[in-house]
Amino acid sequence: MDKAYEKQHDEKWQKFWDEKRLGVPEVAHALHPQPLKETFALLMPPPNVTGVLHQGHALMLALEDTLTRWNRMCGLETLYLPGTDHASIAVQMQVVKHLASKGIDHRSLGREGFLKECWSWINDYRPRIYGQVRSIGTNCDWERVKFTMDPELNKGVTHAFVELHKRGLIYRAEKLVNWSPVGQTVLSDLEVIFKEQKGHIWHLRYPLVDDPKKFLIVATTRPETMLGDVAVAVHPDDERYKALIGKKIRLPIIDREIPVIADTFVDPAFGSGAVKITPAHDFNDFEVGERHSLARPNIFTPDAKIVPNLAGKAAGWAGLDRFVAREKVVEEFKNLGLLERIEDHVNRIGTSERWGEVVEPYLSHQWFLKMDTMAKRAAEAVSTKRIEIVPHEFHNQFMRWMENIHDWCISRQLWWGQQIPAYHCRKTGKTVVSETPPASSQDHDWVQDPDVLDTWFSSGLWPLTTLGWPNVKAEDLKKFYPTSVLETGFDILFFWVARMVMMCMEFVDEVPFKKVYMHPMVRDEHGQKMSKSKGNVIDPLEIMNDFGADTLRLTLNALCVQGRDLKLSNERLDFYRAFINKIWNATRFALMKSEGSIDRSWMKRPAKPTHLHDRWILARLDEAARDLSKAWGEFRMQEAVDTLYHFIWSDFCDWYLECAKATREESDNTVKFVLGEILKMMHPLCPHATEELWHGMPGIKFEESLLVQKFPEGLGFPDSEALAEFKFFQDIVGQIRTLKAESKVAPSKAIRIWIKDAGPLSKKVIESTRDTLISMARLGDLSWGDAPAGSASTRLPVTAVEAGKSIEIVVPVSELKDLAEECDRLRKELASVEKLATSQASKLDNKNFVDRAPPEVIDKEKIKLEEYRDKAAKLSSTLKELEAQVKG
RNA sequence: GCUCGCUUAGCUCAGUUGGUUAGAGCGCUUCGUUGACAUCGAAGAGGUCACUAGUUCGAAUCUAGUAGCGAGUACCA
Repeated sequence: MDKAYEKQHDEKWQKFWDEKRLGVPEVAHALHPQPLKETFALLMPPPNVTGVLHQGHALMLALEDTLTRWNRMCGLETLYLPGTDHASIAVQMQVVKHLASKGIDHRSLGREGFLKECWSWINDYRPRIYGQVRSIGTNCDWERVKFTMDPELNKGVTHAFVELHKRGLIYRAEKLVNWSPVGQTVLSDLEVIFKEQKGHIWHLRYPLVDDPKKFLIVATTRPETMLGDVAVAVHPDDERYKALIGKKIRLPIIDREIPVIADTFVDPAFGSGAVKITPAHDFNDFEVGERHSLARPNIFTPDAKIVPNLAGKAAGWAGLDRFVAREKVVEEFKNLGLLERIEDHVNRIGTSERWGEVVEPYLSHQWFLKMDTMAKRAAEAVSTKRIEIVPHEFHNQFMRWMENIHDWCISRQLWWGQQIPAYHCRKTGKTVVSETPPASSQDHDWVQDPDVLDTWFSSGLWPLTTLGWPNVKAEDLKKFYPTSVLETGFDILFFWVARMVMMCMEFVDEVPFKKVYMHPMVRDEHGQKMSKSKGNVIDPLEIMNDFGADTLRLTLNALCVQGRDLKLSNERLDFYRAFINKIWNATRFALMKSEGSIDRSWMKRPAKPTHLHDRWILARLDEAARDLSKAWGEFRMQEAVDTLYHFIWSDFCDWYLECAKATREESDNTVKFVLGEILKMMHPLCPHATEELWHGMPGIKFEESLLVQKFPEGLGFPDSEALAEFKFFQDIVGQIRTLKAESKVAPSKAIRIWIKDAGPLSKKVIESTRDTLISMARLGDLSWGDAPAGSASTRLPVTAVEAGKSIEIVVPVSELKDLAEECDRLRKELASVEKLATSQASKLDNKNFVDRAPPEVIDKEKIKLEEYRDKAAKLSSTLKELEAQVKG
């Protein structure tokens, strides 16, 4: 066996699992020794088909694969379905850029030609992301892998669109939308990122038509839109302006007359109390325009430049950029003496998620999906716990969003993506929505709508289309829907999770998943977001190359707590690599003398071991297995790792194996049995290392994968007697070790001890563990009663097995090096025990406490007091004797 | 503005229905190779659980408020 584990076996086992088809639910299930009827299904959130694995993916895969393997080992028929997303905008941008680098304008290729380029680009990159997903050790079903643009998934998307249209939920309308002037496409509300920006409010004077020497002052952050003003609104009750309502003002520059109207949306306290109304370029104004039946002149081209044919002086501004036009408007007002003042102002400004430029409210024809009824149903599923969101904080966020939802704009002015199945007739202008083109399309009367669907439309159908929908009789759909868990990052709670809930429930009237687990954001060790520009990126591919996949998986799991960002660092990775190494070496030790053995008797749980430490480690195994399953069942990923860490490192290695060194032959089967169970428990986290170690266990054949072994379950009643007795054993060993360390006796010095005051139970435990006690505490000998007369001694009180009692370990002074040191140690301990006894006594003196606390609590406190007093008395008398000795 | 989190040892964090002396790892101090592991073992020091008030026999834990940090979200022109 190698001296340490790095990553030398990763690829070997990945190949092994694939060749044995262990990711295929049916295959793995058939191999399980105790298969259950239940299923566990988890759909991988599909990474972008041309993406590169980043730390967020790594976390997602590490958690999902851990949960999947655990469920599989527990005997459930388990589906973990991988796939990729066609990422409409992202891929189109990449291909456009790629073509540009070759000097090709993508538009010159035409739609068909461009799509051909997209497909070839994807076919080049798809294997890369799949390889990276595989390299972390994901045990998913590659035979069921899906891409959101696979023909059968496209069919599902088209069917969904047509069906939703039939139900009146999809409609086409001219509305004000979020427009990206750079991307030249509409964006959904979610794709707009609001950023705080320092800007100004310009107070502009609009001259009254009746009396051009008088003005109405409007306040605006976007002076350029005054070119599209159709009215000025004031609050109907605003005394300052009441008289002006119904009058007209004359717009400077374009020299047009517009009315002053009254609308309650105006806040008289803000700005000047008068608001210019530009229905085509502001969401509020649009609504005001609707209410007052105002025209909505558009002043921008799709790339946010001034349109031609504006009235007045603005006629010559055609083609001017919106921000240049802003300055020009202000300058013009200044020249006309109509600029009242400029005020500093911080406002939140919408920018496009993808390109970063300021988004323009823009009037255009788009396809929308009605949200209200779908959202109501989704909210109900969550509020009634048919879907449980973990961590719970996201529950409220989800509900809030569902309550304030607007219709979803699903069309995009792009080429790469699912083209909308709507056909417009050139002759009649009629539009038909249909899964197949109208028959007469051959004669070119019909033309398909050029827009594609928002990528998230197909993602929203992922739980359905991957399992065979719209064929409602599909095997997978019947078997695995609803899926068990959706695991993903909270950044796509609304983008994706909410849409899946709404769309899936609309079509099959059943939730798509029973639980949603949202993992935290991965950050660097200082809590900073990882970014290339900051240079703090920890690349998962590099980590796997340096440390191996298991270390990365284990570390990500170990740092994953709810409600806090995950801070990853090389230090942590080193730490968890050491943990894997610890298990590696424990196995090396356990198998030291079994090389070549094919004796499989260790696989059976030892029935009734004689040694206390053997009984104890089995009892602890049960506890650990129970804690572990509970932790994973509640998505407490860190707690699961902590449970294993403590059990394996402290209990198994530091205590159990050390004890077993004294009872090697008799403990051998227990050592191997527990080790085997440890490998099973660690397997979901560290599949490669554990699979390698498993195959080193005596008698395990090459084809036997750890992946389909039965996961340990905590037995109903752990051996509480063994737990309590071993605690007593540990206390004795601890006391002697402390004595040696504190009073400067070499740990290796085998001192003699006597034990007195032991009750029958305590005595029995000590007798039965005599050999291990001597070996663990490094004793010369252990006798009962007092040290021989004439030799002074120090005494260590230890809590006895019997409640409220303590025993005394007697160590003759001759065994000690420095009596003064020992006196100090005793004084310190006495002081602390006395303090405990005092506070305990006052607690029990409190009448309120004794009267009102439950009796079992009082009993517990009384036993404690007895024990403290007992120990204090013993310490005090020992100290007196020793002090006399020092003086004498 | 609103909503929701977070604040525990020098550092990173656990602490799941209120009840042992508030835990772990790292770091620090002292010591140590009995058959795996120095990526190791033993012992030790270190905390008025952000602050204030309340509920309770009893609060890190429950309630209210304050401060600092963070996230989500809104139509303030």
